[in-house]
Amino acid sequence: MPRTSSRSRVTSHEVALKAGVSQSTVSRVFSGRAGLSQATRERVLAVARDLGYKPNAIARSLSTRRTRIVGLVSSHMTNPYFPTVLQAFTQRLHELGWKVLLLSAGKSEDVDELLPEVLAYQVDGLVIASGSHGRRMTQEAQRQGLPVVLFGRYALDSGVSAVSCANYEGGREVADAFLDAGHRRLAYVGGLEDTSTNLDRRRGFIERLAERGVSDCRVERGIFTYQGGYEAARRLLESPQPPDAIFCANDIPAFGVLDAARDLGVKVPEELSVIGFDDIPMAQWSGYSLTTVRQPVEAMIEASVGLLLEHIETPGAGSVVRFLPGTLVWRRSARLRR
Amino acid sequence: MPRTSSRSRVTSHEVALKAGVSQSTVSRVFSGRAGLSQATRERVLAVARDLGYKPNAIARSLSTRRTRIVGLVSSHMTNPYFPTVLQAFTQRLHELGWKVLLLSAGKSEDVDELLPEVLAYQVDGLVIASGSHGRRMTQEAQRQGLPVVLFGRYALDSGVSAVSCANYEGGREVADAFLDAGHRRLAYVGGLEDTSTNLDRRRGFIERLAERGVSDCRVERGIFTYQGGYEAARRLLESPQPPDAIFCANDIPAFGVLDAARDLGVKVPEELSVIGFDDIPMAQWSGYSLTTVRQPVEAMIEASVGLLLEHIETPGAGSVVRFLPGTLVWRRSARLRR
DNA sequence: CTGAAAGCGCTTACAG
DNA sequence: CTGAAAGCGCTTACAG
Repeated sequence: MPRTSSRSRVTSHEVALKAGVSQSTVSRVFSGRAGLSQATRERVLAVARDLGYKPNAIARSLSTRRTRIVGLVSSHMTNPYFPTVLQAFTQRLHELGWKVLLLSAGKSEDVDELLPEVLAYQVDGLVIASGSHGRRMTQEAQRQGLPVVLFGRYALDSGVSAVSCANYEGGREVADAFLDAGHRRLAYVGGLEDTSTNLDRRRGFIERLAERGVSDCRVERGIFTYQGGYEAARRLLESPQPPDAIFCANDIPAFGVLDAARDLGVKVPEELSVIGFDDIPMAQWSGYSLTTVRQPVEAMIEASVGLLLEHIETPGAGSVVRFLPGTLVWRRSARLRR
Repeated sequence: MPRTSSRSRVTSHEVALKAGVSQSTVSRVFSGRAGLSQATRERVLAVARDLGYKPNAIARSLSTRRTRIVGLVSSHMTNPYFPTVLQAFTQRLHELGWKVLLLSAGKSEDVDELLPEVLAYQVDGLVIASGSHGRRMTQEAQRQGLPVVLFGRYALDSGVSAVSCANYEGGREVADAFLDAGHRRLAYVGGLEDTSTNLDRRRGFIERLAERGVSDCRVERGIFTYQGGYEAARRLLESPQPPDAIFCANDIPAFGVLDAARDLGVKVPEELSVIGFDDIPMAQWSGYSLTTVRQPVEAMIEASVGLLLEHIETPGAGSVVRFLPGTLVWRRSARLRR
């Protein structure tokens, strides 16, 4: 059996030899530099095609000190968008000629540990699309002068650029929606306590309620799973003064809330309105039909990639935090203004 | 404003200079070679720590001709496990000291186009965890002598290693479960027509039915979304001879089937049993409580990574296709044997 | 328009 | 146990 082990590994030297030019010339053809006769360019290209030559990106990276690789930090746990976001990021970056080195871990400590290893691969920038990962990581990256963009959250004090949904305004809009529909017994079921996302959605909601004269709102904290939402809803709905409207900081727990309501025989939206946040694909499943605030994911990704590449092009420029407005999408889980 | 642009970029030379040793010695310390005095090793390590030195993995890769990067091809569309699988793969590979270059695209043509670019980064191996991506890609990789493992599907003729769930046997088990529970009017709602996964699940199901004397089974083809499942179920349940048991090739469409049944007032599991395949996390949500065949994802990932690394270590060895058994997980969506 | 040569930052025989 | 040197496969001033 023949050992097909040896990867093809055609180098520019071999191409040069066959094409009767110098190695530099081959390199010039592939690095797209101007000032090459049409004839040599074509000859080199032809030989390269015959030989199956493609420049070694690792060698190129070493030489140019640019890898055109972006590190993408994501964590399944705290990000219900995980699949969409990951896919959209990689696609966008691929379109622009970049590659993506994935850094994904369950626990944030793991990510902190992994970061140096990823930096060793000389990524040109870092996108952190993970709800709660260590500022240690962000700081470390900053310290090294590595361009960083936070996605879906921000850290104003840190001088790190970020792109986030306008969560505060989204929370306010939900408050208005509930009050306009005549709801007065309100509850908030919210996510991780230390994320800007959760904090802003809650603050927007509660402040707007207060502005319109509703000062008490039950709050269930630390709820970001289906099961958590389910249990929180049971507690709320079986209490002496059950709410008639629940705002969930994320869609996933909102599904738990809806299922709990169904199991308890609480009619949605006649007796209970539920509004989520995110608008993940399942929100439109007919089993849930969740009214929710849609994050403009595509635009957020576009903006993040744009920001990151700007930072890579012009290092030392100031940081910017961008908030993109969400949209309340009406479905059947919440009662309309009458 | 100081231009903090220049990434730190400490090199082994600078460490060597400060530690009063040669650059080779610094390199030896970090490449973990034996035969270094304890004293120099410690001195070098101390200086390196002070300077924040970490070996440049790109340079190392160029020199060793090994990048320790694995390319991971995944597609959201056709793989309901996308998040889990991606996360588990990266974590496992990280544990073993590998990095992951992500290749994810919506359309398979995009992936085919992207492959050469990823190969340019000299990945040491490729995991293809995508339902339906081009054999063109697989062939191209094989041709270059690049170790490849297919995940969640296989291609027996191609000489490519693969790890898959024992889908045929899973299909048989579902057939037995339905028949044992007394069901006789059966239907199969299945995924992409050209995937081994879908084909094997269907074949297992239908062959086992036939063995036990049930020869007619309605088949709905090309159903792999929630909406598709929902509509297929409506067609089936509103037909003159509605089935009393539906086997879905994947969990996601099974949720659509369950919601359609609910909307039509068909009682599950009294009037209709539904069994899915995959056991994604949502299957245990109380709103669905889906009986389903669990793919042993962790074991499959472990096996895939193991196979890939074996192939990387010993190129030229034969390919192997491994089938890991699934487990039928009983929940409330299907009636038990009486 | 093209070539010779230095250099990117490592690893690793080869000496000693 | 350690150093000098070649080499990994490119890019890119520098000449001409």
